[in-house]
Order: sequence, then C-alpha cells, then structure tokens
Amino acid sequence: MQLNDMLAYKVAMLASDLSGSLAREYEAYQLTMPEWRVMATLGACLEGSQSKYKTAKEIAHATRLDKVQVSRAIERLNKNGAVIKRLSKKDKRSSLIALSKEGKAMYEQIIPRVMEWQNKRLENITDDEYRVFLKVIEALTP
Amino acid sequence: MQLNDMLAYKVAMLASDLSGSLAREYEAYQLTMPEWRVMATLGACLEGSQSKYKTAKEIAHATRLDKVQVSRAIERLNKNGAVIKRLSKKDKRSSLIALSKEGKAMYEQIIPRVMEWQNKRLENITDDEYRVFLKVIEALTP
DNA sequence: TGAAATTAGTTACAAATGAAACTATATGAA
DNA sequence: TTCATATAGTTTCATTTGTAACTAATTTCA
Repeated sequence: MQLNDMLAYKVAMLASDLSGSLAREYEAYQLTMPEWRVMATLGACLEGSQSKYKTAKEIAHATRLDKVQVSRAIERLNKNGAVIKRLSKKDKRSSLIALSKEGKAMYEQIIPRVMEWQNKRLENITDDEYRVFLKVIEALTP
Repeated sequence: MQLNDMLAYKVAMLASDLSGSLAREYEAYQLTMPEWRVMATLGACLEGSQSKYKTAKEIAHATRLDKVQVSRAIERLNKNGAVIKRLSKKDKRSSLIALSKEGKAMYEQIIPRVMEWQNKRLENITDDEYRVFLKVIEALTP
C-alpha cells in the first residue's frame, strides 16, 4: 500500500494545504487560525436573530477548538479591541463575548476575501461533484 | 456565512478526526504519526522493484514531512531497531534508510489494521462516491 | 439547606513543532 | 584546481500546543 492511497494521509495533506492557503487571507490582519475561527463564529451569529453574545463554551463548540485555545484567542482579540467581553449575570463563571465595532468591521473586510478564495478553489469542480464530496465528508465523520 | 459551510474548516475537522482515529491503530506500537509515515513509506517500497533504501530527502518528499521531522523520526526508529541506516557511498552527506527485519515485521502487523480501519470507515460510501471524492481532492490540491 | 460533584474558564507546565544556524559534503564556474 | 554556492542532514532555540492542575461558581441530591 502506497502512502498516497491512504485516506487519512490524503485528507491530512489537503487540510494542511487548504488551511495554509486560506490563512494568507486573514494573516494580513494579524490573526491566527483560532482567532479567525472565533471571529468567524461571532460574525456569523450577527446575521441570524440570535444574540450576538456567545460564551467561550459555545465558541469552543462551534469552532471545535479546545477551551484553552478559545480562552487564549479571546484574550488576544480582546486586548486588540476586536471583541468585547462582559460578565454574564446568569452565570458568574462565564463571560459573554461579541465582536466590537472594530471587530465587526474587520470581519466584514475578511469575509469577502474568504468567499472569493473558496470560490476560486472550487471553480474546477462541478456542483454535483461538490455535493458528493460534502456527502462523503459527512459520511466519514462519525 | 456559517463556519460550518467553510471548506477549509470542514476538511480540517475531517482530517483531525481521521488522523486521530487512525493513530489508535499504530499507537499500540509506540509510534508517532511521523514515525508511522516513515515506516509506511519504507514498507511500501519493499513491494515494487525499486531499492528498499531511501534517503531522508526522499522520505521527506514522500511523506511531506519536513526534514527536521524526518530526521527525528528516523533517529528514534533507528534507536528502537525498526530501521537501519547505512552511509551512502555516492554522497557521504546522506544515509540510506530501510526497514530492519523487526521493522518489516512490525509494518506487516500494522498494515492490515490500517486497511481494516480504512475499509470500515469507507463502508457506507459507494465506489462511485469515493471516486468523486478522490477526484475532488485531486482538483482542490494545486 | 449544605457537602460532594460538576462545570466555566484560566494558569502553569511539559511536549511537539518549526525556523534558523550549523556541519559536512558536493557541485559548478572562473 | 580553488573559491563561491548549493545541498543533506542535524542541532539549537524560541514558539506553539495540549494536558493537567487550579480557581471560582454552580448544580445536585441526601
């Protein structure tokens, strides 16, 4: 069996390539990958009717980062003014996090770049193929 | 845009899940992921007509690990007797690496487990779907 | 109630990682 | 040749990362 044939290896290669390539879109804003994921999560929830505040736990769940990474990302984003933090009255152990005005502006600058990056990556792939691709990803994820 | 919709994120999640899950198959042999990849590369080349010896550079290329990781993996595998190392006469800077007898035996124990693991993962996916999946991976990789 | 167990988030520490410097050899052009 | 440049692989060191311990608050149920 060739390493090339191996599923986990192939997917790991693709992931590392995609992540690295995508990172170039937000590195210009001095964001690390965990930081960008936190911002993306907070940005996404601005659109729906839900609260714009999320706890670190909710962010960890949405991004699938562990709580230490989330804590560190929030700390840095907060220090740089991209997110605000207020103590939850309901549960004094946790804070409620949201994008600040500056953070929202940054998010809105980055999102189109990410969309464009993704569209470019997908341009040689038909809708049908992509649908199957997503379905297989779904099926491979337990 | 939801984080969930994002290509790079989805693939990264899948990769981390697959790698972690596969790792359980070789962790029993005290191998780290780079070490397993090195062994898999050396094991795969036993089958063809090619030489069973590979340089660290060739291994780095095949595994897509960087040379530092390869150097460290080889060092540990060599210390544990899984690979042998002999100086290349052609180029005294580099060594030729191959699986030792014990290393080959270990490889042959692990490979069926990896195959089985992979087949199990793929069991809900049709051949056609898998073919498209691989094709999309191909198309996404520049 | 209230003591025991659980949970949110942070901190401290150890292991993994990666970039850059380094050693030894090889290549190439003057 | 010989000097400059390039390459293989290792070592060093700083950063990243993940695990485990910790603090503070909350929940559970006897």
